[in-house]
Amino acid sequence: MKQPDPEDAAVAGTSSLCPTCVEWRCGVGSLLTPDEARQIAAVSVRRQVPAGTELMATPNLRDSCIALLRGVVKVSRLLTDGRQQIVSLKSAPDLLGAPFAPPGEVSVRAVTEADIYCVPRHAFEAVVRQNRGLEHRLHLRALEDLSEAEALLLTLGRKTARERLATFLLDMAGRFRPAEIGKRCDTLDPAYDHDTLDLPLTRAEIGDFLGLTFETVSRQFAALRRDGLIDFSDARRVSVKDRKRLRSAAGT
Amino acid sequence: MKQPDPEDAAVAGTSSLCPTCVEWRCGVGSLLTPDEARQIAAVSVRRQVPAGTELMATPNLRDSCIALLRGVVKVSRLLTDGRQQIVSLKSAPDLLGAPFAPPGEVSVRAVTEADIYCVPRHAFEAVVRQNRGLEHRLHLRALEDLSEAEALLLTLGRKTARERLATFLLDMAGRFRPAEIGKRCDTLDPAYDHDTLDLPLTRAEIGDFLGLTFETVSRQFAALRRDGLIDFSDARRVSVKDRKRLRSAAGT
DNA sequence: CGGGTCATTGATGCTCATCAAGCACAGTGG
DNA sequence: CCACTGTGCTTGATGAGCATCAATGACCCG
Repeated sequence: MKQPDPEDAAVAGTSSLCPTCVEWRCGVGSLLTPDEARQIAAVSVRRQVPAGTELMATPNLRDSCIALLRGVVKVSRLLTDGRQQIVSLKSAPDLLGAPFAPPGEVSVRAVTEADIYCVPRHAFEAVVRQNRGLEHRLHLRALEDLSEAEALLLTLGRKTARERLATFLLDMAGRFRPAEIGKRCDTLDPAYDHDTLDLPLTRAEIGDFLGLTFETVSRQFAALRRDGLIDFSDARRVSVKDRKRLRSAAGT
Repeated sequence: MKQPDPEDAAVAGTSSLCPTCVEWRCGVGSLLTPDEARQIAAVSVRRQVPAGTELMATPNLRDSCIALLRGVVKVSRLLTDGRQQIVSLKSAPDLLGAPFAPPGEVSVRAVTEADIYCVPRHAFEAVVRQNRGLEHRLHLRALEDLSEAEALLLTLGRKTARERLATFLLDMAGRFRPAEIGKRCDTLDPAYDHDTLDLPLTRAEIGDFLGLTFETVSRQFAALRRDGLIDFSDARRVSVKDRKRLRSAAGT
């Protein structure tokens, strides 16, 4: 399944990755055993893509799953007039597009530069059939995704703009601590400030995630800052100043 | 696993069910083979519950899955101040609460009178482990639920009230044709009017599903009626008068 | 008949979208 | 080196869309 591919050349350029973590990365977290990870890697093509790349662009890719090794990716649904709703934010190490799932009418776009494995869907499915227990783990992962989607439904359906932003910040905290974007080797380093995060998204993308306009996102951030719940060192780096009040601002 | 239960007495009261369909009903659609359905039934307790019953009320039930044999059930997430978002509407025959899923912080409430099987989670999981292929079908079902949730995310995040109502009506059409609420034996009867449906939900519940107030639901229904897209014979019975314009009103 | 739930409709106001202007910054090419 | 341009962010002014509050009618049931 592993075809020689010009994209493979890009692998050389990714040697800045922590070498001791490569296998773990290939493992997409705890989803795969090392052996399963090797089997997946054997049928995959590795690529490095710049920020903004649409990953479901070609029919070839539409029939693949994507293992995200580094970077952040947004999964969106679109209306014909251009309105867009981000339905899921994925960060390494995670899997995009479940095997057995019909491709679905979504857009999948890299938010940051990203390293990915493209896994042909039918090859992935063959690996799943050959490894007892893997489908169970995929099933659990799908149920977690469903639960996350339901939490976002509550946010979009019933929360105010301020509550949405507070919810979003609490959600992002812990996922995007500074200098961790695209680097996960340091997860166990206790020196990190758990209350500071680097937002990988623009204001417009945050709006697309929360069902708001980018102006409203900007204004509500300013309001939360005025109220002393958070602070910004620059537009993308937020510090949670008062987690208790931020939680209460999120409406539980 | 089958305990003698006072609720079993209620079974006698459900003999109005089409007898030829009982097994199919137990099968929760195409999810279960007849044999699997029998195994599930053997470890379950059947109950009939009135409209409005909270199904996750007791710890006992919280640790069960529910096979919905007849009726409509809403799955909601709640905010502490009482705001509510319906994240999923289930109608017979369907399954509520996946095996292996952590119980989750949801409310599950019967919208209509309903017949259910309560399946202890661990017993269900044992059946899954003993039937190759069943987990695969549950996995596919979870992925479908996820896709539905994403579609609702787009609706809540990016559509206007009018678009939400149009989307909702198109979604309900085909699910709730008249006289089919709680009766599924007649699915193949071609005499039914595919453009008329009986809404199982109150205006307030539709609002909780679409992230609107009941007044807005009522007003938008009135507007769609004025515009000739739909008509009401009574508050719950809708006819789609112009499916093409309704689709365009739904924003695709 | 009285009280309950459900639905409709009107009046009013708040929240957030829209439109618009200006600033900071990075990249590009003269 | 410095306009020139594009992108991202902030802030202000205005208005639309929907929530809120309130009154009323239909229906059902004890």
